[in-house]
Amino acid sequence: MIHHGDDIPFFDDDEPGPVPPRREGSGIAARAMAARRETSVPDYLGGLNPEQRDAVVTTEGPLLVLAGAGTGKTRVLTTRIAHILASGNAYPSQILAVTFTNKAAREMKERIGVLVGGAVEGMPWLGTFHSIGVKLLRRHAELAGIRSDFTILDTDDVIRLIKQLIQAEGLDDKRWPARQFASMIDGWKNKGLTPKDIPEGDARAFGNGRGRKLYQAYQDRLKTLNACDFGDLLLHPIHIFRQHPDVLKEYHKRFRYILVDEYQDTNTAQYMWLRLLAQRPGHDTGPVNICCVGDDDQSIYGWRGAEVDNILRFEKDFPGAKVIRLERNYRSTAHILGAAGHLIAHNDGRLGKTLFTDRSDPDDAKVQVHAAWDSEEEARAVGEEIEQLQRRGEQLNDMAILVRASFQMREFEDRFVTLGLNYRVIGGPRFYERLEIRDAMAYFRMVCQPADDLALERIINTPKRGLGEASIRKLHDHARDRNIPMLAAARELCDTDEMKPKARKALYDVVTHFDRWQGLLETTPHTELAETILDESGYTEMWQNDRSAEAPGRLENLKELIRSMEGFESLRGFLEHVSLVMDAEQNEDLDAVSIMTLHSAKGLEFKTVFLPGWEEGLFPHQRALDESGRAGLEEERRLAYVGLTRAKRNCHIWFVSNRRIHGLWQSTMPSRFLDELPTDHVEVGETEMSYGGYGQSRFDRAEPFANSYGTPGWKRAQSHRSDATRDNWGTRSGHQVERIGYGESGPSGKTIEGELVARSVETTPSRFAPGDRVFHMKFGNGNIVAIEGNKLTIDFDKAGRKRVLEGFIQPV
DNA sequence: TCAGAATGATTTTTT
DNA sequence: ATCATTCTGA
Repeated sequence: MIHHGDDIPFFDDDEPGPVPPRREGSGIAARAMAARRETSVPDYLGGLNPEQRDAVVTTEGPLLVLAGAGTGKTRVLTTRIAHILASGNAYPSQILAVTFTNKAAREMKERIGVLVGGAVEGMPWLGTFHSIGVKLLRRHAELAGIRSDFTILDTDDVIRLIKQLIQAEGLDDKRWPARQFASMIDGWKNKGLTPKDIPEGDARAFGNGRGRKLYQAYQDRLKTLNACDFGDLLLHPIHIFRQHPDVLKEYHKRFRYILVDEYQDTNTAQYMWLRLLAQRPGHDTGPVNICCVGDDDQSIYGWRGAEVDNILRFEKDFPGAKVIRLERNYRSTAHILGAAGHLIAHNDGRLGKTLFTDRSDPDDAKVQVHAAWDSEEEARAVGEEIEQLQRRGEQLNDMAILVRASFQMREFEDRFVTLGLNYRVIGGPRFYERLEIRDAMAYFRMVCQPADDLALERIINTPKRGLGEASIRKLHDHARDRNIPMLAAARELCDTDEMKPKARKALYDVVTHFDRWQGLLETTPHTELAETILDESGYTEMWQNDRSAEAPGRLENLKELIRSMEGFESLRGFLEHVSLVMDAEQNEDLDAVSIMTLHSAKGLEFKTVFLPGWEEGLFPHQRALDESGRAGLEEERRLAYVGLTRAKRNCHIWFVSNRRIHGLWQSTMPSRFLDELPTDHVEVGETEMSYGGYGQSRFDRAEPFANSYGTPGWKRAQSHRSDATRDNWGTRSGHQVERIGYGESGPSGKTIEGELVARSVETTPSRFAPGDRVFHMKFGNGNIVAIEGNKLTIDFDKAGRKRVLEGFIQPV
């Protein structure tokens, strides 16, 4: 969370800006340029196939690169940047390159560094949407009504804040959980909606119809706290760009090239942000050199606001856009690609890519499907297979188990512990999200930013100081009355008789401590200061006295926290880093099997991949089907596709007949995705037929891909290829989120009438309307209050207000 | 203020 | 079944 004390000059980081640098004088990418002079083709282009090369050298104009799994996407992106630099068309600071994760940004930086030799330092605009958003916002904070040293709140802070607001509204915070409202706000912000933009139905659905008011109150509170949540890091810049065309124009001049990774994962807000920067109606700021790279078949984040439509609409947004498909796969065997390709062909509405490989080795194994009685046997069998591979000399690092849901991990962990097999779990609770780390961070935040009330509330009574609810309430009230931060209020209250002597003393101690630490901020090295804070506050001692099993680990984590601060300039710098980069690196040295969810496996590859739990209800997940119907099923199928295409050599799929879910044993059906695999590339394991009568007959008999050419999806994809943008995606009815009219077309006719189609928001008229009298099997009769998509809010006569799915409701 | 009891929710995850 | 959060009574 936090800050930046330094003043920020507008364009601090380089030379002139808009003027294209001279080729010879740029001093960038010297090595690449040297290579360029020696041979006619720069050597960084050497190892690329024709499509990849095309994607690299087509630097001018809009370009969409549809890059299938394992087709060298990152390589294209990094080489493209190297090429732009080497050809002298832009300074590093004139390239905007956005990724979704810090990991991707880091990787890109490294790889460009290898190609170009160190000039990456000068790429200030390579980063995640959020880190670039912060950078923009620090420069123009005042245009968003905050100061440039604003605090960035994490989800934990946000939930506590919202809870306070809900209570302040006099609402029951049990009936209206803050967590739920936080995710609603998140959803709105993903769509770029401010309080006044949200649909009436949404506004009604929360807090007895006070959703809009609460959202507004939340935004107001953020402003008072001089704080932003993650969504604001995108929304504020969008509003600044809209309201201050002069500011926007500066960036138009600045960013000569825009590159976007994982374009299929962009949400509506990110899309609006990009489009503002990329579309330049009637400016003298040059062409729209935007290059988006993505794969519609790997879009698996629809549930958190990603809009595949963004990728489907690219050619419409940027007329004259070139589309390049990367379909040559360098990762997997033909069997794996055959299985994955046949599976994904069951989806509609694809842009149509078919991965192929030249590799043809008769020894390549088919994709194996295995059956097991229950999840325990599944874990045991996978463990055995792994041990066998290990005996054959395979590295554990080359193997991964990819599960649909994290509860599946435990059984594998248990088994591997018994076997003494090294494993590592990727994902899961992250370092900076741990309780003790957050507490420590709250202390640090208070020292750097004394007005951070949320931080103070977190630790004012941790360790216990006898400052309970009543004291905090008093502090709150006083702070509110005087319109000052809580710490300042505390300072004042120490001098009055309002508090009991004991609380007053405790409060006095807290205030004195913070004053002292703030005094040390400039003079003491930050790691030392951090230690001092944790010691003097009694926080370390609190855990030392704790007899519970976790305590030693927590102390260890605190030490690790201090150690990780060493790499930073100051406490402030460290806090800023942590607020945006929540991950801590893993131990790479150990040879271990990776266990992770399919979602976190995207972008990775392993020689051998195990895919357990292919059962109806788990995969595809029942909830995805219930909540998003066909779209949900297709997303699950893409997830299966991602899973399969992670494998380089071997892929083992498992399903069981019995699985324990929420403590109850349930008998399960094999996943429909198994039916969608082609016989030619799949083999049923030895346990075949022994359980549940599962045999080859279940697979698609057809030749690989053969019947997919006849499917609606394929036909649609074909028609889309030629007649790029018309009916398929363009005119789909959806609610309009915004309309940016660059009415009069620019010189090149680049008019975009820019309606945003949010397809994933179901706009099919519901068969119900608010006020309708309905019946629910479990809750009985009630009246509809609000409708959002297929979810209805209903006041039941007996059961009270509930949110239920339309499918479970009948008209009375 | 705290420990033990009751309650409820339990896909996926980034920033 | 299990976990986390919240409530209740001492």
